[in-house]
Amino acid sequence: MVVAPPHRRSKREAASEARRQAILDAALEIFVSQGFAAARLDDIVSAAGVAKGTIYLFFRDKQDLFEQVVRGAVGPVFADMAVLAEKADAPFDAMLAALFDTFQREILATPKREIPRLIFAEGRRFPELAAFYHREVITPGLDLLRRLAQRAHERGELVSDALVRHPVLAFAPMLVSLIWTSTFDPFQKLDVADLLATHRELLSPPQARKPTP
Amino acid sequence: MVVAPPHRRSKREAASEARRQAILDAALEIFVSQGFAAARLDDIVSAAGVAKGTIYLFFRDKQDLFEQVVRGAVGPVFADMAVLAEKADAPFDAMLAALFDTFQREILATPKREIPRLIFAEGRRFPELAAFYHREVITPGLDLLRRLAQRAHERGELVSDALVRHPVLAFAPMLVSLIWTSTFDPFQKLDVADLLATHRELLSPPQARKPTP
DNA sequence: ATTATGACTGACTTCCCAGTCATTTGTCAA
DNA sequence: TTGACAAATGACTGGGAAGTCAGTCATAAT
Repeated sequence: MVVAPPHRRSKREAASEARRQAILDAALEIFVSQGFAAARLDDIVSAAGVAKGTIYLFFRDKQDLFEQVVRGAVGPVFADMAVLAEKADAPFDAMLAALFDTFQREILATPKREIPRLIFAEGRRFPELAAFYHREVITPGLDLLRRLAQRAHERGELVSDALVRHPVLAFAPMLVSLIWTSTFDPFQKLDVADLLATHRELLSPPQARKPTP
Repeated sequence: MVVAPPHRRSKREAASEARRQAILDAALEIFVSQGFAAARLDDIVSAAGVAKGTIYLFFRDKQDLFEQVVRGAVGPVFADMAVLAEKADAPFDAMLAALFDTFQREILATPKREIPRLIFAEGRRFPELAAFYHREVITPGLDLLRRLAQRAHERGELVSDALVRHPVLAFAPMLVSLIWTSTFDPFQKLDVADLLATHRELLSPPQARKPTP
C-alpha cells in the first residue's frame, strides 16, 4: 500500500508522513459521509487521532484538505486503466467484461465508490476540482473506451459505430451502479453483476460475436 | 403555471401563498447552487424578497424547507409520465423518443435538472429524502419503463428481454446527461440529443424495428 | 549527557448563521 | 372609520465550527 520509503527517513519524518496519511484517510471517510460543508474538522482530527492544529501543518485550510483527499483517492485509478489498455487485442466483449470486473472489484467494493458522488455533489462549489476530474479521469477514460470501440468496430465486432461516437454509452451502467449503490442501496439492492452482464449483452449480442477459440 | 385558485381567496391568503412560493423558488436556486449546508437562509430571503422570520411562518426549519423544495420540484414529473403511459401502444422506439424528448425539454432545460444531483449529494444526510425520491420517482419510473419494455418484447420489437430485467439500462443515458450537464458542461459540451438518439439506435437497431406505417 | 530544534498540541479567539421574538404593518369585519 | 387581529419584519442571540498560537516534549545534534 505504502510506496517504498525514500533512501533515508528519520523517525520524525516517518511519523510525520503517517500522521498526514491518517488525516487523509479520516478526512475521506468524513467528507464522504457528510459532504464538504457539513464535515467538521474536529471529527476528522479525532478520527485521525491527531490534534486540530496538526491539520494546518500539512494543509492550507479545509478546502485544500478536501482537494488533496480527492486527488489522492483518484490517482491510483490509472494503474487499472493501463492494464486494460494492454489487452487491447482481446475481443471487445471480453475487454468490457474485464473492465466491468475491475470496476466492481477495485472501485464499487471500496470506499472509492463514493468519490464520483462527492465530485458531482461539490463540483459546483469547486470548479477546479470538477475540471481536474474531467481532465484526469473522464477524458482519458472516454478516450480509452473510444479507441477500444473503434478497433472493435473495424474488426466487425460491433454492428454500429454508436460506441465510437458516444463511448460514454458503454460507461453509463457503471455510473448507474455508482449512484445507486451510494444513494438507494438501503431501500433496494441492485444486482450490479447482472446489470453489467446484461448491458454487455445489449452492446454485443451473442449472434454478433466472433466465436471465441 | 398556477393551479386554479380554490373557491374563495382573500387578499391576505393570496399574498401569503405568493410569499411561500417566492421562498420555495429562491430556495431551489440557492440550494441547487450551494448545497444544503452551505446555503444561507439570509441569501434565500433576500432573493425571495421577504424577511428572515417569514420563512418560519411556512417551514419548521431549514431542513423542512429543503425537503419541501425538493418535493415541490419533483411532483410535477408525474404528469409527464402519465402522458407517456397513455401512448403505450405506440412502437417502443417512438415511445422512447417521446420520453427522451420530454426529458430534454421539461427537465434538462430547466432548473429541475439539478434536483437529482441534489438528491445524490445530500441523500446520505437526509435518508428520508432519498427514500422519498426512491419511492416516488425512481420506482414508479422504472416500473413504467419495465411495462413498456415488456410489451415491446412480447410484440417482438426487442430482440432480448434485457430491458425487462433491467429497465434502468434504458434510463442510464439520461442519468449521464444529467450528471454531465450539472458537472462538466463548462469544460466540454455534451450533445445530449445525439447521445439519446444513438442510445435508441443501440436498443432497437433499425433492422429490428417494425416498419412504421 | 546536554542542549537545540521544531513537530505537535489543544484551549482560545473570531466569525458566521440558524432560529427567536418584540415591534411594526396591513387587512378586514363591524 | 376604526379597533382587533394576524402577518410580516429584522435586530438580536446562542451555539457551533474554522482557524491560531504560545507552550510542551520527543528527537536530533553536539
